[in-house]
Amino acid sequence: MDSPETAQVTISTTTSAIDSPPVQDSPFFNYASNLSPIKPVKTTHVAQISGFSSPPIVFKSPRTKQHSETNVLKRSQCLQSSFTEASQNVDRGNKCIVDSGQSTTLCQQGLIIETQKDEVDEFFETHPCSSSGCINEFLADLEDEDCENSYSATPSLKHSNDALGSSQSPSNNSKETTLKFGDKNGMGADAGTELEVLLVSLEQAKKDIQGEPKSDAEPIKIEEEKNDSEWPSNECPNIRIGVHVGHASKKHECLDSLAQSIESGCQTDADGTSKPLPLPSQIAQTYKDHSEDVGAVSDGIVENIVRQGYKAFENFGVRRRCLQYEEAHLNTIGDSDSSLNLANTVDSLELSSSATELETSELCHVDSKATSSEQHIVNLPQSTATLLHPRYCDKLSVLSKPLGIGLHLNSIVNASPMNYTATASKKSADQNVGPQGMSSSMTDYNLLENTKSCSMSVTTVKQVSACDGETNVIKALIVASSAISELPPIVQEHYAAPDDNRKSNSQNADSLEEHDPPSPRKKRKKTANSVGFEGCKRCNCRKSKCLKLYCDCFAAGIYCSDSCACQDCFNKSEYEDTIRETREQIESRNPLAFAPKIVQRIPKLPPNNGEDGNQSTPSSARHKRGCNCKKSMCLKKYCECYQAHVGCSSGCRCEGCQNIFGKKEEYVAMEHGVSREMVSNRACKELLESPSEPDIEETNRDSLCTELFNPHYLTPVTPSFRHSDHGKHAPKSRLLSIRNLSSPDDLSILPSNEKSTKSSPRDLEESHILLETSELLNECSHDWQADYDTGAVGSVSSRCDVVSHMRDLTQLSDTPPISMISSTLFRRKDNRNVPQNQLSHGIDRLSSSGTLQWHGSPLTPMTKLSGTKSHQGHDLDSGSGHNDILENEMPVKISSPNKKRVSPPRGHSHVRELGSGSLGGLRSGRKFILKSVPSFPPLTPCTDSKGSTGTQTTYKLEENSDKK
DNA sequence: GAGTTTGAAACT
DNA sequence: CAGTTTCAAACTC
Repeated sequence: MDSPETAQVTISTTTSAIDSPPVQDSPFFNYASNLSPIKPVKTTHVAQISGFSSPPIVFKSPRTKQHSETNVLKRSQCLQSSFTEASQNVDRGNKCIVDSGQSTTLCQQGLIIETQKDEVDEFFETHPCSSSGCINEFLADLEDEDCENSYSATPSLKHSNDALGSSQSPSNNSKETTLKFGDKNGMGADAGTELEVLLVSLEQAKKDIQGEPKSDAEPIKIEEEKNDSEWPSNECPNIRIGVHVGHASKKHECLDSLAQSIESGCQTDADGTSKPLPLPSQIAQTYKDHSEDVGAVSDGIVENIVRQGYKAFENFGVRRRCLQYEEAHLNTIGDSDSSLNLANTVDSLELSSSATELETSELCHVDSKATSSEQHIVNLPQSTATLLHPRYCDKLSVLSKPLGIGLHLNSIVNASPMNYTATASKKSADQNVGPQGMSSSMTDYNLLENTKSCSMSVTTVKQVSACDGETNVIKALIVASSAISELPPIVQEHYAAPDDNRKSNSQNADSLEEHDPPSPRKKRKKTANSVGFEGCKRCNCRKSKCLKLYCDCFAAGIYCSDSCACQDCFNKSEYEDTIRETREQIESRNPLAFAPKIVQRIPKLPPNNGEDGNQSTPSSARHKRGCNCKKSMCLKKYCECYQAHVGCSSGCRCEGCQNIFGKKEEYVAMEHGVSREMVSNRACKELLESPSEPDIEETNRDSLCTELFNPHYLTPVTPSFRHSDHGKHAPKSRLLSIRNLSSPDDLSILPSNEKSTKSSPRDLEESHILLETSELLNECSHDWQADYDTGAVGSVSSRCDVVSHMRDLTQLSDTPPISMISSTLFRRKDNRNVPQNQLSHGIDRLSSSGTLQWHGSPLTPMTKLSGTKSHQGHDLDSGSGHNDILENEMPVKISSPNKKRVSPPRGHSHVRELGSGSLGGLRSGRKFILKSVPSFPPLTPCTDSKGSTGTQTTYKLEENSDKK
């Protein structure tokens, strides 16, 4: 904190370390690369992902039950050490003293969670691929250095420290009520906040304990007992998952550690380093509750502390795990120096695991081995994290995002809407696993799911915390855990198969299958029962040999697992060649055959639509090609849209659509309406003046113009929109953007004449608007993150509401605006000292100066704007922000003007020309080509790591050198 | 659990 | 590109 220089140095070191080893060097990526004919694309992705490579690693194969058990102890120790360290640091660092009242305020404001995300982001940015050394340093700092140094050691920590510092002064002055969590960069100091809260509790505990020294030792035991009895007593047995972080097995140690920490804190306090601090309301309450006896008092306090501490340090632990996992990944990448670091990393990783993870590990597994090397796995309690903390959600989302652009329907969880959230999260965990990379298709959905579930959970937490502080937070956690609890047994099945040795496992699985082939029916039934939760598809193919798109597994780009009931299955690792050939063949017919089927679109329906479907599903998501239902009325799973929990769209050819997630008619109507609304300032005027749009005049002009500044309405800024709007009024190309280009379908939709860019003066004005918007984004990037995580449109600041909306568009839907903004703004504002990555950070949260980006996994089909170099201040490989955004924003807008089914170009070449008119970047007259780049990404057997298989197509958007 | 329905995928 | 067939999941009984 006091040594920013140090932090910077660390950062740079980290960055370099990260950058130096190309991700593709990772065994995992090597594997993928070897398989993939199109290395360049992957390479780029990988490189960009490097900073954030973790996702695949973090989320281990769901079907693999990692060595979580062995990690329990270590994890506890880790937590313990973390807590102790933190406590010590706090104690030693005078500056670490935090005003409890402040933290309370924060809690009340619900800022903690929000800020935490930022901090996480920052953390990832700064430690995207934290080198082992860096991590070690980080860890070492915590242990060996005093608060000050340790915090300064790493940016994130530094931020935390800053936060603390900022809070500190207020505490002393009692003037400031709000911490400066999000610094100008929109980076929060959630860690600081978290820590702060903890510290507050500690301080409080110190005081209390000081006053009643005799309770020093006892409280802990009481706490233990209490925990033992208390948690289980909870109606929701699953609370353990969410709340029992670190409690499960090594509770004692942790508690002891906490006790020690508290003790030390008391001592420190005794030294007079700390000031008398007001009791946090919650603690006070606890105190009240237990005021009857001294021991009880301490107990309550300690309990609070412990809980908070666990929570906070669990977060830390998670963060560490993430870092470690990243580190591991780096190591995997082949850093020659990794040996030592590796050991540390492994230790750290192991330490990172926790009893909680044991319980939750099933939800998220990161199979490092499967990933590539002998690395240990990082078991990130994803689900828990996701549900419990925005940062995790954030992270998870981020992590998952890189993996894919869209959702392949086949990867969709067949969950009932009721269970959607839980399922989603679960599934996410499942799917995100696979260091081999799971099918790209799955990822997007995962992202959505993660985001969604996270959002819900986070929102809940937010609300709760805002209302009542700790207790409520705990409740929120409980809620979250409850959601987790709904996780199906099926998942556990998946985890049953360790992924330690992917190959062998797969073989074993195969052997098992061969020797004891479960009856298809049986399995099928099992599948059916677990449909809602299984993270991976389980097929029941009998004739297709699982080598056709009929096979969900194959279509999803994953190996069939032993849980499949398929017969004569060739979708196994040992048939990689066959699979690859088949995939290639299929892709030759339809380059997008393996492309995600579900893509993000601009939320067409009002937030208050009230449709459950919209609530439980990515409202903006749509089936890329649309369904073709004739009899099911889109009310059954026969309908792919319904199955994907998305509404039908204009691209659907369904008859009598009654899709609860959105009827086609509604979509069309809304689309049309929205498109009109979405107009740039100029466009608005023109539209208003346009005789062809008489009805617009009827609409409220003022509002219309006002809406111009709503990010949502920035979208129409695109020429294509204008064209379309002035055109047939058809929903066609409502929002074509760079992003939209990701789908060849979109491209195909656009008439060539529309594709042609009409770069008009308007663009400049539009760009202006975008610039302004971007400024908002810069300022509100922090809020964006929160919004994104929570999925809530509303944000803390009204100003950011706009941003949040925009963000909505950007992240969860077609993000043409962002893309445009990115491309446009960055070019313009770079000179204005507007850190591009900053904006991207705001937009993409993780997009940073090349370390953290949401990059489509090389394993997944994705759109890549490799041709937009000029758009970025950095080269593509550096993975600078907006490019990433473009890449990762899979939303593929597919709207067929004639409502004719938009199907992938049949027999078309992989190259599609994109009209510049629809591209933000095309304003410059560039043309882009969407290339289907067949690759052979490691497919992730969702459960048993049978290895990667099949090829996947990467959709690479390249600038066409031939400009018209 | 068997049979039917459904719609996507594959084929012609 | 439309029509048909194949296929496997979803669904029903």
